[in-house]
Amino acid sequence: MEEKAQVKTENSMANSTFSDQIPASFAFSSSIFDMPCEVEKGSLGFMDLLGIQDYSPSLFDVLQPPLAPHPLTSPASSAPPESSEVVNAPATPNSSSISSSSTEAANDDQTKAAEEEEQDQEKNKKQLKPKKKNQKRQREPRFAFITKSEVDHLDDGYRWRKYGQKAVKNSPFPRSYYRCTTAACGVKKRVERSSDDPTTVVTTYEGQHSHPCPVMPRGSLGIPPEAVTFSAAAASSFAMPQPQYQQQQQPYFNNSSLSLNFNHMNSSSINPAFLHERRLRPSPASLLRDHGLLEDLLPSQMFKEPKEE
DNA sequence: CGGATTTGACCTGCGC
DNA sequence: GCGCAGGTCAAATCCG
Repeated sequence: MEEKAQVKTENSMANSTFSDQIPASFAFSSSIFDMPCEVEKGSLGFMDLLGIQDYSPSLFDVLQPPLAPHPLTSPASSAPPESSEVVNAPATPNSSSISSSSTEAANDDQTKAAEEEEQDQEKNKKQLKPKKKNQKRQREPRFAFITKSEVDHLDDGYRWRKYGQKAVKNSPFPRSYYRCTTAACGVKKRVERSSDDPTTVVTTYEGQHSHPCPVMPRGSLGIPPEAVTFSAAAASSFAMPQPQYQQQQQPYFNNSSLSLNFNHMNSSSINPAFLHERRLRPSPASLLRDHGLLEDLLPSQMFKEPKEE
């Protein structure tokens, strides 16, 4: 069983179009899971990532840390010890990474959105009615990232309702399924704790919000408005082609006391690939530290290379 | 009492 | 075709 899963992982990676471009040294440097190499290279903005085609959804289903050696990594370094180092580090960008995925339909999000609506309606109707067999369920673009957190469900500003929980194979931790509570918003997210590194939480967003973020945590918990965290909400906002309101809102992340400031970053250069949720410490000191360690959240290349293609 | 969560059952897709 | 695993539903339950 386990071997099977590993084989599958390897195959997924091997078949992915971008895996070929991933430098071996980078393959698992994130310590979490593979991300499109473009992120690390800084050659593409995040939206560009969404345009990446041929991303096999299955690839992003496999968000587990490298249980199996990456085909591109040297056999000897099947389990880079640096990952644990990274995780234990006070603040490092590598302890968090992000990935985006898109189905083949991600190319035309416009038409897709319409299709999704129809599908949603169909979905509501169907329920106990079996779906037509030849009608393959079309998956929405997904966007996954990993945070280091003690809490599984991160408050990203949107309101979610849990609608399911499943045990995950080869993982002691269950996977939780959430749906945005806003009517007509079909965004879902899955949250699961990494079996490889229980301190990390894998959150996968699916779809895009069709509404503004309902919660304004400004001032909550005494967090200065400028000290906002680039969050899941932000991630999902950036992940998907969003309406204008997304640009008007500051991405924030209200998770207990954690706060990180991304405001001074050029949004066009923001890449949520390095979201990092650190241990929550309500102390202002940690806030300051987080703030000050913003650089740590992003690889130096991110700052040095805002270059566009 | 209303909304959120839990949880077992059911459906679907996929690999063998 | 069968079995497995992921994903979803919805009744029951919990909680503020």
